[in-house]
Amino acid sequence: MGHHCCTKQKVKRGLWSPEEDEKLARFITTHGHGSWSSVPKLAGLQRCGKSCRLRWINYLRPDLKRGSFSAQEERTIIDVHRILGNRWSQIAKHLPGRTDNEVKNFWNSCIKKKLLAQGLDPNTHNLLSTTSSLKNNNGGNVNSSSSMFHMSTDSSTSNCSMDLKIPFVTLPSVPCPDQATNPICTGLFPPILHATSSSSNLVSFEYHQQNPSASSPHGLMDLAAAGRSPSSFSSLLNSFSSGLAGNGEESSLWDCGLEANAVLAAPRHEDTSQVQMQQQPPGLKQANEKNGKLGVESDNCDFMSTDAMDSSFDFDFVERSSAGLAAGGMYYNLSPIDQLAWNC
DNA sequence: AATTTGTACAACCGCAGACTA
DNA sequence: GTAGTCTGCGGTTGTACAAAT
Repeated sequence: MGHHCCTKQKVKRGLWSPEEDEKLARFITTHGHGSWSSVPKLAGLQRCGKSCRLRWINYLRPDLKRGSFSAQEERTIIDVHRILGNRWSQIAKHLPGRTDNEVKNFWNSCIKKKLLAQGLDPNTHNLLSTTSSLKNNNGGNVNSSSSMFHMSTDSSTSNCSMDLKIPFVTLPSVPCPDQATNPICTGLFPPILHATSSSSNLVSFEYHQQNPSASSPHGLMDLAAAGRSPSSFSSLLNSFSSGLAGNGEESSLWDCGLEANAVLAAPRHEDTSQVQMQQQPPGLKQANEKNGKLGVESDNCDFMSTDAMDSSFDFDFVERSSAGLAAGGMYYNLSPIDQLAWNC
């Protein structure tokens, strides 16, 4: 059974021959496609209109880019997919010369495997072990037994508190591309964030290259926590993971240790959040200096609306009411993360 | 050298929404 | 309002080629 557009005629299926390509390309170039259902007849092809349309869009269009995807294109796909999910046509709009089919194939054959190798869920972009859903429990309390975080909201004081159940995290090891010039960055580069303290709106991490209990920190990192939800905090750390691991062959998974809880309390409705780095490894410092602060959308403790975003690409197409965005989604300029990945 | 397995990519299928008579 | 048609999308399958056995 064929398409309704081609039931009236005998149609050929399967791969296109060079002759067919030439006929179709010549016809579209000179006449335009008009109604696709009439194209095969007018162009002298025994194909259905749907097949002609697909062949033109995915293969014959003159503005198509050929060749493999660049690292930048790959990052764009991952970043946009994080927001939109499998909306290939929307993702492809951010990659001039690429088709939705091409992006979809690249995702399924390549990116998906990379993310899985890094211990990340290709659908949610979160850690496979921490992907349980975070639900608003009406009162604003959010619990996730497998999450790194437990968050609760005090409606009388409008304060959030967040327990950090897993105070240090080992990010995937990545080979350092800059060993010759960076003595601090030799061999594999397995960054470990170790939560050490917290204040009213800041949680501090030490930045280790080895087991935190057996090594001195290479640097300190403070994450502004004001107004942040567990999901956005978790996403921030995940983004470190995906960014840092993006260039690595090593597929080590996150290694989480359990220690006493660190607790932080934060007021609601803070506008901005940022990462402050001190004594960073060279790559981190360079990334920070080059890109300025890492802007992170602030979302409210009650997981309701999302507002302003700091973005490196056009979000006009984003449907903010979609489920993916409502569930504590986080949007930010990922380029600093990229820098972390490529310039360690 | 022959066969099997894996991978990348091209093409198809079914569905949903828009449009039109 | 409704049925028929067209278009576009995302999931799935098919095919060619490479790598492994």
